[in-house]
Amino acid sequence: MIKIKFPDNSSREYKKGITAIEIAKDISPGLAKNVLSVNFDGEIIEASTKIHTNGKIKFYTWQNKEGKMAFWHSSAHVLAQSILSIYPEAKLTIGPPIDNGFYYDVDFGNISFSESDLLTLEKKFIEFARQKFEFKIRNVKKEDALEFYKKENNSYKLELIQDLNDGEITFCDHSDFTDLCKGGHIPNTGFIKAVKLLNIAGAYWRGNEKNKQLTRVYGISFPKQKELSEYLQRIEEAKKRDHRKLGKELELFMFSEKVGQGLPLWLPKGTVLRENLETFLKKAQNKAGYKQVISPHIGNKELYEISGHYEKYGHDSFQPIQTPSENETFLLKPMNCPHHCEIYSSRPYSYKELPVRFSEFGTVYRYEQSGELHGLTRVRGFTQDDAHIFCTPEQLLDEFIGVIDLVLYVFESLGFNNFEVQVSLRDKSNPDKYIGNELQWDLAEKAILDSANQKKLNYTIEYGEAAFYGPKLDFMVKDVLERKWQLGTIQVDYNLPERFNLSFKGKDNKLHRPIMIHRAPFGSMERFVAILLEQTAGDFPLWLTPNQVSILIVSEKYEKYGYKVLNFLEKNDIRTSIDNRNETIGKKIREAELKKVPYMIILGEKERNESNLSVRKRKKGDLGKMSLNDFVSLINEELSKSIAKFEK
RNA sequence: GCCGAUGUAGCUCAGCUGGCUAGAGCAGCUGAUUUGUAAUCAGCAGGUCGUGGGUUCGAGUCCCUCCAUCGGCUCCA
Repeated sequence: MIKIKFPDNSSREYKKGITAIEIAKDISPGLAKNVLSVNFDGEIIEASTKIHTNGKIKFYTWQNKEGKMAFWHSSAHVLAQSILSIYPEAKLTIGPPIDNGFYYDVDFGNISFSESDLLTLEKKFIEFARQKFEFKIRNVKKEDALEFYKKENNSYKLELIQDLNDGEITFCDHSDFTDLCKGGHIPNTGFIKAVKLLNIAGAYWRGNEKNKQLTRVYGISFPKQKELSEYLQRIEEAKKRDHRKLGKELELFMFSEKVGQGLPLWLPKGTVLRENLETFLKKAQNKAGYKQVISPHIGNKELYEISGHYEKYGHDSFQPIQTPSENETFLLKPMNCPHHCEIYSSRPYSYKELPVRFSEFGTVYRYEQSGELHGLTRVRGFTQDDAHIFCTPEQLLDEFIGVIDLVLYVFESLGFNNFEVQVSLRDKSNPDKYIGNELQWDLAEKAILDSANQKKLNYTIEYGEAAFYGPKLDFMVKDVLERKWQLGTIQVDYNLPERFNLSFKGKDNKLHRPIMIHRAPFGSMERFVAILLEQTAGDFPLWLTPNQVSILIVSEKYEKYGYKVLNFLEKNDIRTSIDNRNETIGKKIREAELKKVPYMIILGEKERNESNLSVRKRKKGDLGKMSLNDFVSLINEELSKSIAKFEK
């Protein structure tokens, strides 16, 4: 007999060799029907795995992430089976589960596979799934595994197996389909009741651009048809909040083919929004001891040769600008740091003056790959809310923490709760990617980790994601379709001070090297506005929104009074517009609601006679009549509430 | 940059297997109406069908080039 412990610490005894699913059945037939994956003593096992020792067991269902992973992992097997049954010549490579579904990378050889072929594949998939094939895992000797895929003529799997050790290779069979696989399946294919093959894309073998490009087939599956339709509906809803769609609808920004790809044009309303954000941050930065500076949009090529950026990115950037003079070359500014270094070195500094903090809303230009451009989140010309802090080694930790505080303050003020913190360190096995010496990197990485720990940030570490001059701490936020974007960033840099020979006079009357912190709480104005748009669906807080109040006149007869009110509100710094079209009041209200205007003022005969106004709040409805002064107070009260929240 | 898809009026879209003067709704303009808390009515105007080439008696529709956009991959100072 063996003793099996459960998560609630109770335990039961079973015969040796009992399978996981039999144990589930013993607990309740209902559970057994829903078990998708099993964890035994910390390892994922199959439901059909026989258990011979004492241990702790945990069952996963659709409610757990682990259950979903097993479900989608298994779905990838069925997808692979479907692909081979229709395209026997196709070569399978890898097919993992992802956050939302699964994919399989396939080499279709000379066959051109397109999205229109997905439907046939989907039918085949369901046909297979319905047959309730059991997943069975088995150990395979390395030589047998190699032999199997040699016969299949599949060099990808051979490459994968070569990297594995004999004894740890397992195959998974279901029906007549076999795949190299380390396990973790649902009991049988019948659990998959609904599937949608979403799209296809090119993906490089092993993620390397130099390798062959494979066809990646994306899909998602569910245990119930209803869940699939709900998922698809959620995606449709999310797409309505896409910043590119809202930006157009709310007239915030645009692109023009004539101006150029990835070069956003800010419309009047978008500009108000952006300037409000800038003012907000400028205020916070003034309080935090930053000094605003301004630098030009171009810089001498030499500047970027000194910084090292030219060597690293020169070839993939907008190409140098020539002047009428010979041997004079400028570059469009791709970053502000070298300029700020020059500002710093314009005069000597005493240790008593440090830290020095230079901030700038600096517009930079980077030639991003055409396929990478994406609305406002990835553009070729953008404005960073940049700043560079020059400090002593002793000040580094406090300064870094100060920046974390500023970023958290900005995020909190704007209601960003769902962010992830990512610490990006160097990949030590790839030292050619970085400049600077080992000791400095160690110090910089330690400073970041210490600050993050001290602020009790819940962070993940990504090795190899550091900038070429230093490690960084990034604040990542997801867009409507769950794509991750980096917003706020803080970076420690020992290199640029070295390269620009920056110094300060220490207590010992000797020159010392300052340390530099690069930081941008928003990241860039463009990307921040994009994510803000998607998070709020364009429903901006009153202090931010471009159009705070819209005056709607009941008929043209009240136009004169309407303009009187408009002037009064504008004099009180309330951003107001007037709808004086010859339309019904119902229509004007509808449109103001759709344009997300927070307050509507309705003016008709009664209001004109009584010299007051009727107020309607977006989404809430009629607030009744009030005097002009009361309305101004109402607005100001709401505005000061948000300001009080910032200052808390 | 790579793989795949898409591109028709200011916006959202229709236009079957190539066949007369390319359609609709919204927005716009004109007129009627002078309106009370989410769409008043009528009329008018608006398109070299992304660009350039080709096939054809005939191309929005088929083929090629380029451009842009979308979904991924790679990249992201």
